[in-house]
Amino acid sequence: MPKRGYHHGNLKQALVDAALRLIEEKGPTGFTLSEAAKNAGVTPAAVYRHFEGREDLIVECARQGHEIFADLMIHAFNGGKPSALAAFEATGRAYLAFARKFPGHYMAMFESGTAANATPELAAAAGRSRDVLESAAQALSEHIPPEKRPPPSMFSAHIWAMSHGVVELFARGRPGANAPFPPEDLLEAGIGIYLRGLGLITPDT
Amino acid sequence: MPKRGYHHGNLKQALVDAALRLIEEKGPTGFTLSEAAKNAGVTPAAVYRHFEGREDLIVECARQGHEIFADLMIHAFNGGKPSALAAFEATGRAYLAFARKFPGHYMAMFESGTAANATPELAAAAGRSRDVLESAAQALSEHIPPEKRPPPSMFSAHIWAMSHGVVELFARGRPGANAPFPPEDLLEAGIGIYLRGLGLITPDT
DNA sequence: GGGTCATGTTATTTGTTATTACATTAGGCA
DNA sequence: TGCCTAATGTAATAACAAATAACATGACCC
Repeated sequence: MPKRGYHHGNLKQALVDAALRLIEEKGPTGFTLSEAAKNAGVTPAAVYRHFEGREDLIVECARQGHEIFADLMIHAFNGGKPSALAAFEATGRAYLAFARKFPGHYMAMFESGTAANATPELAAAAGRSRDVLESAAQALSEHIPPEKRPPPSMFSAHIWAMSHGVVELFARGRPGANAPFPPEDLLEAGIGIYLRGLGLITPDT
Repeated sequence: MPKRGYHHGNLKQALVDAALRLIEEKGPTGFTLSEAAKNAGVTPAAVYRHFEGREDLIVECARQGHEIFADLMIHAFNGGKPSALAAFEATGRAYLAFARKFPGHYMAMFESGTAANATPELAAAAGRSRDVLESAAQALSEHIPPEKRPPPSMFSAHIWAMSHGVVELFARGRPGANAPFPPEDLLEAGIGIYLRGLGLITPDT
């Protein structure tokens, strides 16, 4: 237990980590700046040396979340190997895995009520997330006959919307608190039906 | 202007209405019980005669939202007339219309961070919402060959997830603050592709 | 060894949630 | 009519969080 002196050493990241734990535990609403400071072993006022306030701390959590998210998506898509379709489906699974594994980040990103363009840094990170999904959709859409090919940005928006909806409605305790199906299965089936609608999966199977 | 006396007359609903306006305006996070009380022309403590606290007031907003929502969905589905497919698509549009027309209710229902089963009353109302969507899916799924028919609860979960995702990500200022498409078009196209994947729309059109 | 600046603390102000004790009115009942 | 009681609103207060300012400490550089 490294008893620290007057200076913390790496307070900024320690505050982010504490905030993420609290957000995960009590939701973005229940999270308080004071408690995050206390958990980091510091007085509330010290937070203002590193962040403009409560909101700014949440924004930094969201920003780091978008960076992790984009990296995970890139890794899952894996340049479209072994096939564009398989890579795309892996990306969908990775979406849900991210929401499960980094709930604090996910909540900060999508449930905190902070504007996506609260800061230029956040907007940039969020843009990278979107670009990753969109380029995966772009790669896959080249296998669709051009005349029935939706714009890749619409394609990816559909997948993103369904993934996000599954997370929000069924991967937490939302509507009836009872998920009718495992979210992973629900999302995989939904994406499968959607891709079939695009002609990307053979009618049989 | 009916200057009221000591008693308000219908404070409970007045508080709900004030809360809904505030939630719509500043998000579920920014909403405070004190401000709702002030807008209703009453001291904060009076709220506790009608609600257990801030959370309970939000829950009542969400409950009323679910009642309105279910009624709208029933009306849009219209017993499956003129056709199961057309009625289903009308239901999808009604979902988005609800989110647009009753943003305060929608936020209280899905973005407030309150548990869906915070009270038995809320759980009942939320259950009714779910049942309405599910029976619409049930009616439509009878037009699908049984061997490739997903359970209606999964079917409706997919549609609900995509609708909710579109609202959250693209009908507000979320990811890059710029919606690439009008949300209505986005959702309609997405549902169309999904239904085609189920074989409910002919491959050509 | 001394200066300087980033970093953390103490103290204070303001606003919100929540609780308690008290005041007022409405409506039933003699 | 005139009181009694319960429902409803107010006042006062405590506990806590956000934000800010003035002060203290020590890390780093010369």
